[in-house]
Amino acid sequence: MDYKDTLNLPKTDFPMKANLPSREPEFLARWKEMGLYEMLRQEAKGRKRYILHDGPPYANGYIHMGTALNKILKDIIVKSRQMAGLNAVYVPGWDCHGLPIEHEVDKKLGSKKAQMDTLAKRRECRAYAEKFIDIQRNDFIRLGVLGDWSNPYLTMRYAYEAAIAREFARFYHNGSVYRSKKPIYWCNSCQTALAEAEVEYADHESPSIYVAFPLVDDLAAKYPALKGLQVNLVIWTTTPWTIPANLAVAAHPEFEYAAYRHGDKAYILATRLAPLCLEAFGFGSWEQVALVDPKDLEGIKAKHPLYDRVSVGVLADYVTLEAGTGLVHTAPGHGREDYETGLRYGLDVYSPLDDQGRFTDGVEFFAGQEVFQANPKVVAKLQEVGSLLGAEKIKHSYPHCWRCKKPVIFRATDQWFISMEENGLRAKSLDAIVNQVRWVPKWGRERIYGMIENRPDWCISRQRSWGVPIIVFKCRSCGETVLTPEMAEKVVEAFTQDGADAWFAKDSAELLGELHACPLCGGAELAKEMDILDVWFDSGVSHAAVLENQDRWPDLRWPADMYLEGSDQHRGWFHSSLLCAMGTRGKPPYKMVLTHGFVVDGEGRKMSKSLGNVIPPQKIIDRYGAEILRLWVAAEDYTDDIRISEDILKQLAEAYRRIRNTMRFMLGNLYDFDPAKDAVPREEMGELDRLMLHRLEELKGRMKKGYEEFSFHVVQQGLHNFCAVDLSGFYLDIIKDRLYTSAAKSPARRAAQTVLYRLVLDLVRLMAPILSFTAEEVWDHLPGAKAMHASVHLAGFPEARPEFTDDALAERWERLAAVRAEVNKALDVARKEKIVGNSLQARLTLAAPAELKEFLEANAQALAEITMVSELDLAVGLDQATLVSEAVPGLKVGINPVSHPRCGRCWMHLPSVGADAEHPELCHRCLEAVKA
RNA sequence: GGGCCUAUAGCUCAGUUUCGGUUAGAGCGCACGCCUGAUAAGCGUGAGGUCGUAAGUUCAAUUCUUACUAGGCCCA
Repeated sequence: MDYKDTLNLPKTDFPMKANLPSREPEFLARWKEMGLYEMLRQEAKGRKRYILHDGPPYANGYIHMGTALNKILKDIIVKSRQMAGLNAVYVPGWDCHGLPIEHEVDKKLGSKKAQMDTLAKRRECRAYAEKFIDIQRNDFIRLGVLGDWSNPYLTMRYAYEAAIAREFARFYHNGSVYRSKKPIYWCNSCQTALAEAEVEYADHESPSIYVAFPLVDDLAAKYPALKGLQVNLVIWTTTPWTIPANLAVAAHPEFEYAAYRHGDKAYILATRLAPLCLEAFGFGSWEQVALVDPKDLEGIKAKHPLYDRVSVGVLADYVTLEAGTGLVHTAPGHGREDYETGLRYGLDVYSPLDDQGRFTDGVEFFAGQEVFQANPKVVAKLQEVGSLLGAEKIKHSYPHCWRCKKPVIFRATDQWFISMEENGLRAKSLDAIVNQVRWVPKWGRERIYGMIENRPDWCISRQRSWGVPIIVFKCRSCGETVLTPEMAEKVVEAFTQDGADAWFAKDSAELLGELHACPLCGGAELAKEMDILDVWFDSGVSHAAVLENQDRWPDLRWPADMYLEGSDQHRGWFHSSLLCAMGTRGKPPYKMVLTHGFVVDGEGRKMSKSLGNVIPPQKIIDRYGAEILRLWVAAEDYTDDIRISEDILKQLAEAYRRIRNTMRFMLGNLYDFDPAKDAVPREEMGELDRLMLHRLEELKGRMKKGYEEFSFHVVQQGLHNFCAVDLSGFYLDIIKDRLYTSAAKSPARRAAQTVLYRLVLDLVRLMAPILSFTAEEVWDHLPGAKAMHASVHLAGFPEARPEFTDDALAERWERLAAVRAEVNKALDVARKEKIVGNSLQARLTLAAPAELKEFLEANAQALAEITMVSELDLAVGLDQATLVSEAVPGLKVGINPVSHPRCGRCWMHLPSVGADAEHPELCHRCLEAVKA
């Protein structure tokens, strides 16, 4: 007779195969339809809020692994905080203005761009951003990220644009904003400023000249060898036209310099480069007369070779010995580094050029000439005055305009700045970094501290179209820049109404109405400033535009609990947000900053097109499902760089299957279990069941702590380990006998089911923030679950049940587990020797010294249960031990075939088989079960 | 070139809260075997590490210091 039908075998609709790529969208549709995010807000009303403020991705292009990682990490945090009992709000956002979009739109428009006005172009940019917001939003939702997707924040929304203008006005009115010159890339032919991204490098032939700057100050006092010689500093440059703007000569503070005599003159250069240079100057012979300490050059006065003015000696550590003389021609109006040096030494940012790149009237010899044309003339003039030591041509990589392909120049123009010192912005920010913000990992503090400590004033103006204008006016009568608080409010109102487009659509009179008059001189003609704000200012004020906008997002508040972005944002959003908040509110916008590393390939190399190691998230979703991506995020230690590779994904898919199958098995054994009616109280359970309740408590604690500390890999590993080791490899394997063969309603089976139920109920909630789809699927199949909450995400984390822990029991079972491990080894030996196949075919004999023997006897039943043998003998001695244990001293294990017949139902070999005439194949246990 | 950071088995991570001490752990994968009542599942056993390299401090270093190498982010 076949007794299989009399067993309680697992039954479930929960499929073994997850089919994630096709099933995930079904859950997404369900969540959307039921309004899960809104339900969560409703559910959490009145709870303590947790605000993770989203850093806005740029609305340009498609998402990549980095953005996916960032969003999933945020989602895990938001979901786990919500389930931990907080009201975890998540309002996603996008950064919409800025050059990259304008650049793309320009490219798309091509020649049409010329006849488009600013407003038309801004419309194009807006449409472009909208398109990518939609694309990215769908991608983010597909990842399982839950948030206020129907009401995100966009930096180009009118209210946001108004907020940007308002925040600028705050800076302006507290005196932090000033106007000054700064060198930027400039295209003479397009007559426009260029951003870094608009510059292309190409080969270019430049003159290469050596120029002598005769010293005015006398060095002979310190260096007697120079007495009577006319001493010169020698520089090298490839842009002769910048010589008229020269204001200084820079030396490296640590290089070695010397003076070399040639005739009645001496030339100072770096000793390493001197022989080469002197040779090139055509000096037949020379003599090193003195080593010169570069520190003596600082502040020394030389005469400009062409003009009657001083060029001063300065020190700068960017000076190199790769080429030139070791002394660097410095024109603060024409070079980034020169500018920085000029700032340090208080030099003028001198840039005597007009918009077409022609020298202005004040420039003797060259006025009106375009700089590239002027090059040879400058060289000739230097030659004429005897300052030219050498001239040749050089081919090198040089920046060119992306549009007209002509070489560009560095030219100082008027720019708007926010001062780091005027209102103590730097000092306040540094203090906040140290005292008011928690940085995780903690080195984030050093990193941003160093950046804020050393950064120059913030250049906030851009000469572009797609952004929010700097809302100041210039009076045509008195020439002053004006903006009263009332005027600012008027403009902000206009922006709220029509967006920043208002600035471009209306003239100043329309914008200001009755306020249209210079508050200083009463002049009636005010001109709008046409520069726009740096996009970092846009996103930097999100704390004000979003967190303080409780009309639109009533659940938000200021400041945020957390900002979470990649570690590059120490210079980016963390940085700009801090400055924006400190400068206007005096407090940081976040309590905590969490950073993650970058996604790299299996070898730890960054992903790049040229390396060909880029894995798009979509590919992983299509192949494995977003769930595997989420598991990946949870499994990796994100504080460092995060690796991804085919191997890693396979491993995670494997881990996923293990977790899923474990849940499936448990669900399968709960098909006839009603927790309300069938649950068995702990006091009536056996030790093994109570042990599992104890271990579940331990795991719960560990997992909850992992979430609490944002250590998700601890959570993931804990869960996986528990499923694989404690459940699959131990408890579930052992209780199969009880579940399958006991009478369906027997207390023993119900006890096991009660434990299974508790396990699933707790585990499913603990895994929900990470395995959001699978947890929901499990929830669907868990008896009674849906009656409690429509979605697992509406449930909370399981409460701790301290009454379920039993340390004494756990400790005793540690010892039993050690014995079990030894039995398993012995069984394996016996299997290899073909003595037994599975453990049910074994008769287990354990021999041990007195104390251990006593322990074994006291726990004989448990031992038989967990070793899953048909027969257990506890002997004093054992002649032929299969295994002599090392791990458990004194223990000897014997494995022999059992002699009893095999029960046709439970497959155990027991003496009672055959006792009943009606069921001759059954043992006494099964007989009882069948008759029940 | 500068600042910050990382480097433990094939892979993902632990390594005893802040300062060194017995045979460095886990899971996965792999190999071998078992089961066929979780079955495109399940179970068991086993083999894998000179703790990036080199020096130093110390009675003793994966754990402290320095240099180097490789890699990452941000600058120049």
